[in-house]
Amino acid sequence: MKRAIGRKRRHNEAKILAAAETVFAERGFAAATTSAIARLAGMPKANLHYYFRTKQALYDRVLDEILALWIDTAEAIRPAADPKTALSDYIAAKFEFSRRRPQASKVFANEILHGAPRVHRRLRGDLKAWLEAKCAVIEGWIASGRMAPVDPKHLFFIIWAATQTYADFDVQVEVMLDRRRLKSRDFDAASALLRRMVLRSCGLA
Amino acid sequence: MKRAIGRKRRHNEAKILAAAETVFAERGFAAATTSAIARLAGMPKANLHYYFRTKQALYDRVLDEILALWIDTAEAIRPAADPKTALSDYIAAKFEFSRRRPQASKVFANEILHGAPRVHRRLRGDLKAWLEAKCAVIEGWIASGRMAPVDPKHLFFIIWAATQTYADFDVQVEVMLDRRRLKSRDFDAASALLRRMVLRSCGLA
DNA sequence: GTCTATATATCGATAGAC
DNA sequence: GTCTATCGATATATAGAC
Repeated sequence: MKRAIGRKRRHNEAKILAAAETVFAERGFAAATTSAIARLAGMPKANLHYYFRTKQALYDRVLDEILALWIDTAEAIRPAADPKTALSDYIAAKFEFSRRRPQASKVFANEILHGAPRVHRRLRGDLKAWLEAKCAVIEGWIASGRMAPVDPKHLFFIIWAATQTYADFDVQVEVMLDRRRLKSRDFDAASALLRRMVLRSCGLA
Repeated sequence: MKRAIGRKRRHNEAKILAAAETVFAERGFAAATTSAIARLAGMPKANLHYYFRTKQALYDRVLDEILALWIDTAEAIRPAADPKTALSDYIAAKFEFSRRRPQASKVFANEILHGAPRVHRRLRGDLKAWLEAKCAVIEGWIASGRMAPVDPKHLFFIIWAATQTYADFDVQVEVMLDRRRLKSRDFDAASALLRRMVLRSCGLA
């Protein structure tokens, strides 16, 4: 029966993690309560604490899953790729993430906004190494004359900011666009504009 | 003695408001404690509650002051202005705000990130009207052939995101740039890149 | 206006029966 | 594994002396 028990654990952990992402996104870590997360997951608070001993441990798990998704969005940035296609695909992937997982984006934004207390170590470690590898790809394109000289790090910062604002600050965008919820065409318009801004500043359009 | 009393009140309120901006920025509304704000302001917690009856009222006052500053940054966007100069000045003013008042930017970011519970009404009211007036200026420039057609609202969203990320997510930028604190040259580099992106996408460079 | 002490409420976490 | 009841810690807000 070991396997069946493990399956139940995985099932309940998944329900808790999904509920936690929502509540952490809506309220932030401090204001999020384990009882609210448990209620959304459909179980008593004590059960949540049976699967995740502390709120902090639960939060760390949520954050870990989000970071993995975040890294995946930059798959297109490879040395052999065409710069124009790669940058376009990256922008599209980042917007797609904002559209599909706004709550995940908000949890990450809240973490960084308040000083990255939990991801600071990873930020200085593998995430910084990851960014530098991606920047080296762009530097390579520049060195071989395939695109205009641009500071690659600031280019990433601006692409992150522009794409994530449609998830993190969706309320503001929705109000200003007179939408109850952002539509596909809103993401398309934003994506087209950012793409144009990036490509032209890189001498690719 | 009425005037002297009023002066003392204003002095203490200003100290509390400054401390509150810092604490709200670092921890968010929920995690901020009135005792931490009072300690930073150099007075017992009870005194803070004498000047601001509730934490919520104090937060609302902090937010009001920030919104006023935020609106002021777009002064350059006027019908009679030259589009290239106006957009360049606006980008510079927004970066200057991120550089000088990162805590104010963070308080605002946190408010929007969690659904704008306190500024939702103003967002739909005067802030939306303000944005639409600014967008009308840009539409005017486009109609008279002074710049290329661009969706002005998305242009604003991207400029806001790109400039504010250097305040709101400064920790991430600092780590990635190997800085203990962001330097003037970092803001200059970011500003130059965003300016180039905006001007080229608007057919102004 | 200022300060100490405290009432009241809420939340994270656990004990212990089932 | 699940659930009810509860402990202990912490926070907002105020009472009341000075």
